[in-house]
Amino acid sequence: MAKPAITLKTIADQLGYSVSTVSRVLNGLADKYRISKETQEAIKDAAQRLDFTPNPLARGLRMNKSNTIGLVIPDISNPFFSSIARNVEHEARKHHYSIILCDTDENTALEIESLQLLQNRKVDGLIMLPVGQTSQHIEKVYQTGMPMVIIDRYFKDVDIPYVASDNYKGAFEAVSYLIQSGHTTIGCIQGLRHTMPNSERLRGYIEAHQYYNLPVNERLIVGDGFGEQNGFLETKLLIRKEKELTAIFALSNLISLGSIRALKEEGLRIPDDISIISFDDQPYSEYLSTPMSTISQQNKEMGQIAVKHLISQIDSTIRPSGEYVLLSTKLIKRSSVKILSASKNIIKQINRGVVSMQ
Amino acid sequence: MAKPAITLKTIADQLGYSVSTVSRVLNGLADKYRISKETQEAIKDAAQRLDFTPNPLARGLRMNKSNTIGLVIPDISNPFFSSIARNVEHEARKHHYSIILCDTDENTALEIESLQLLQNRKVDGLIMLPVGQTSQHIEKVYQTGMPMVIIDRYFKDVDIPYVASDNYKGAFEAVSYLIQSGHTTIGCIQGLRHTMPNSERLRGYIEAHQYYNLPVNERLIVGDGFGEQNGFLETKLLIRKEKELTAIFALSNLISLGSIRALKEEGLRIPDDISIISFDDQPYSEYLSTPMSTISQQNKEMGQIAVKHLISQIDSTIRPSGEYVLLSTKLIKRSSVKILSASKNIIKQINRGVVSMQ
DNA sequence: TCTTTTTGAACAAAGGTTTGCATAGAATTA
DNA sequence: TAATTCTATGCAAACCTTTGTTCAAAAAGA
Repeated sequence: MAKPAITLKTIADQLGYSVSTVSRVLNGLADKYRISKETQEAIKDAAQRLDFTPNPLARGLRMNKSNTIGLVIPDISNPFFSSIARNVEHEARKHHYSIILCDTDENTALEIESLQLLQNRKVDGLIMLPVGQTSQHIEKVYQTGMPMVIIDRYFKDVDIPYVASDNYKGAFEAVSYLIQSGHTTIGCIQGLRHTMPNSERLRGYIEAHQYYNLPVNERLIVGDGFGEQNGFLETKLLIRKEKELTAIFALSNLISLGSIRALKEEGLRIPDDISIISFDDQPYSEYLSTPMSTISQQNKEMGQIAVKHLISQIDSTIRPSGEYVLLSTKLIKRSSVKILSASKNIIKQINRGVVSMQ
Repeated sequence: MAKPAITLKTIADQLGYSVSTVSRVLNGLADKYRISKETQEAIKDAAQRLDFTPNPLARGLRMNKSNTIGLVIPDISNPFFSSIARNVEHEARKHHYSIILCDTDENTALEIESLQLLQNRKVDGLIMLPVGQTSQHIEKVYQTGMPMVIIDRYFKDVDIPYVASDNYKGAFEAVSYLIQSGHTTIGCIQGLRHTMPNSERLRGYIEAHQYYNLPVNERLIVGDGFGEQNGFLETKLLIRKEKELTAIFALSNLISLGSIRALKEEGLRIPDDISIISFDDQPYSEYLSTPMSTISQQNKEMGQIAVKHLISQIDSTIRPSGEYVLLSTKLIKRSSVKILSASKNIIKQINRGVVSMQ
């Protein structure tokens, strides 16, 4: 059933040349080794005819290169991640790399295991979407010389190239929009604390308040996880405890889904009773019970840029330093934010220059 | 920077044994080759101390096995597929296989390319979620002896093991529910025609009509694609042309999203003006403008079963025949289907046995 | 003491590539 | 004609494992 594989030797024997000559022709080194035109033709023909493809295992063994990229992702079933994965795969394929997929289930232990696995498998590089709370295990791998780029949850003070959204600006814009719409008591439901995207979004939240001379109420900043459950729980608690609350800033798409569920259970309407704005735009965002205003990220570009950067890293001998790209976000206004009448005052104040522009 | 890799030779040299002895000990063949206890201990210790892991490329080359499974998927950013992918990855990892991911972009040409690629890469087996319109290229690969299992879009008269939902029953149940709710003019927006899931769902649609002695109106069966755009367009056309229409059966999650958009644009409310029920339950289904009634599939199980089956295929020498599993679906009733008053008649008729039970 | 068996391990080939070096014959130069 | 330079290719090692076979030394048997 299993036919004998077509190898260089098959061609060499059939044509009466040596394996090395065949290899050279097929690798475009014919001229360098001045192999005659006729020989070249004959070999190329035979290769085509026999449908020869080099054995990647043998080649990898010899060249110490597998043409393979490890993609480590916290949860491929989260649409934010899967759309990145999709573009990573397409871009990698363009450059003749294949993707080995590891889903870490938002679990650092599994992430460590995956890193180990991929190193053993001799991938040429790693695209990491880390869980994000600790980075030592990742740094350790990077320091062995493994080319790497991090997407989304990068780390402070860790000099590994990354590409992410400008989470600070995105959050600043979202919260500014809320404030300009007249909201002054805005709940912030965080994702995983001590991850950079979260910290930066939080900073955006805080600085937007300061920019508009609004006090920051610590009690409004809650939660610790990007998942739906966290959004649900924290929303329930918030609306019970904070009677003044008029708006929620959800730091991920899943969190906002949880919020919606909680608000519905409590019989609160969006945006009439509570306004909501969320990070991450999703295909379904506009179809939700109330079409959701969101901060959309360029995840297609993230994947592409990451792959391009990784490959240039693989092909180069010098280690990059301080290389990163921050992609801009976009505020998508739909109907989940209510314009409160009070907003007019604030807008007026801005126009009059009462609220300082820093 | 790149440290010399730890190989069998490293250990052999350090201990003064030969490479073959080291290999045997580390592969548990020590007793078979009666290698002394002390030698075994020494070698195992050294391996541990040096953190040795066998080079998978060399091993793969020698053994003709890569411990790698190719996963071919039409669109990883579609949540239906990505949740399957996730479970495939987890299950494969349990069995020490890694996943090489290929996203075919719902494009048969890319699917052919992917198959080629994965064969070249010497994967040990293939889990296919085919585009589904043609199968020759897949059969050809299967006939080379490549272990394979198909998920979701399997083929009629093609003897490759598959796991899928019982699409017929699911559709039958969905449409029955609509009919029992009093709907008699039900649009059916199809996915990709001539794919099995589509044909089976369509059959369910038709037979449910027959079961309730309702005529099947060909004009109500429209569309050709699992995407959002198809749902949008066909819904627009349907509501213009079919004034009697009271319900839509959408054959995929994306189609239903498109339908929602179209209905909204036309100012029609769900379910007051038009009821809708959709194949594929999604995490966001219950958060939609009108929480959607759906037919949910067991996609977690699909992934697991597929991997288990594939691995048993890899480990066995005999070719499977006629092996497949059909997973049951579940009707999830939310609020996108309106109970029409007329329904009482039908239900009464059923109770009275006027509508035959086949 | 000499032969046979057992023990414990080494040798070498194979799997398919790539690549530095060597070489036989032809062409050129002196 | 002898020495030199090209031309067109082959040889063999290396990458790291696995595995069938061989073999020396020790132990056992006669």
